[in-house]
Amino acid sequence: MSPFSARVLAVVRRIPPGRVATYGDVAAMAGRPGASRAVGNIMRGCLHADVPCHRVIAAGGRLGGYAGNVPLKRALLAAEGLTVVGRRIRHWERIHWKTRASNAVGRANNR
DNA sequence: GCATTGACTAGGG
DNA sequence: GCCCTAGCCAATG
Repeated sequence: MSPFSARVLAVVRRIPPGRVATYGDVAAMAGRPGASRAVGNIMRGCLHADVPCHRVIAAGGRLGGYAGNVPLKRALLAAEGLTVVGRRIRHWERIHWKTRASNAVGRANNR
């Protein structure tokens, strides 16, 4: 497990229920801005139960993918109280979990 | 170490 | 709105 991967997983784990973060954001929080692709790659093989990978979505509030089970991801998000319309999250700007990279790792900051 | 792949992103047609 | 292209990064062979 690379430091970056662990970092990403840690960040995703800090995403509070009912909130979502984009791959780019997670990458930035993990200390590697622009590594959105890498983040997705890591998620692909890390369907950990401890990590709410379903809260990680694509930019613009799009669902992105979920190991080929996008419907499942949609259901999980809906279960979190979010509303999904097509491939987009409703009130995306509201539930977008934003936090500082320095703050994200080492301190859970909910809103 | 190089080449390929992929849950990405932004821009253009 | 969708499809394609270029840039990006980490993991894998």
